[in-house]
Amino acid sequence: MKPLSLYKRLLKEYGPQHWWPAETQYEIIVGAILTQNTAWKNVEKAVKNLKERDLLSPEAVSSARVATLESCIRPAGFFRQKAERLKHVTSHFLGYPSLDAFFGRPTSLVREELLSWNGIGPETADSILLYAGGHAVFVVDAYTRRLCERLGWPHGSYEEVQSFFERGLPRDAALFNEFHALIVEHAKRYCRKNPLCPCFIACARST
DNA sequence: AACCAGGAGAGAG
DNA sequence: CTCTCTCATGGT
Repeated sequence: MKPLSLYKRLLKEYGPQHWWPAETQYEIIVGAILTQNTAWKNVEKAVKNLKERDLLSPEAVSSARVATLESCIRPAGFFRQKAERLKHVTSHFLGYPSLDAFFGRPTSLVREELLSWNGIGPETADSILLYAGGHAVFVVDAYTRRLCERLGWPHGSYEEVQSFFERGLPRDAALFNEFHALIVEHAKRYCRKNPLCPCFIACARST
């Protein structure tokens, strides 16, 4: 069983996921921070609150009071940290002429810069790179690790898992986009309550 | 009523 | 470097 085979199996099982569920680049960035260790359902409520107050642009978030941001994103949990992180990250983005200018540089350079910002770790950086910036990086999350363990694949450090997938797949942002979304969809349906999902069994058997 | 959710950072050893 | 703790709300 190899990464590409798993991808094909998941795509056939669930179909295209159309990620990231957001209307703008900046909304993706906001969502990536809000979803840290938080159920997406709660993020949707927070984003809805921000949208109702017209707080989904860098300028609006930058000029909004922290207390206002906090009250909007409370449903997403860790609201004090996340309000601070939104402010901090947004201020960095505002140092560039545009988001396209920010992302329009070599992947490794943009990634290192994102990682240097407080509140952005490996997964959030890669989510932003892939889903907001269109860079071909493979996003590793808790679901990905759990799947790797069950398949007997490398499941150590973030970089180890990431390079395993990136070495076993064509360097294609659209594929990485779909693959990560499929892993999340798969995990939501089966991997917590229902560990013996049909897809996993099929994947494990077909080696 | 514990446990988990599309993590990250700070501190200890 | 690798643990461990904290941050916090909402659903099962």
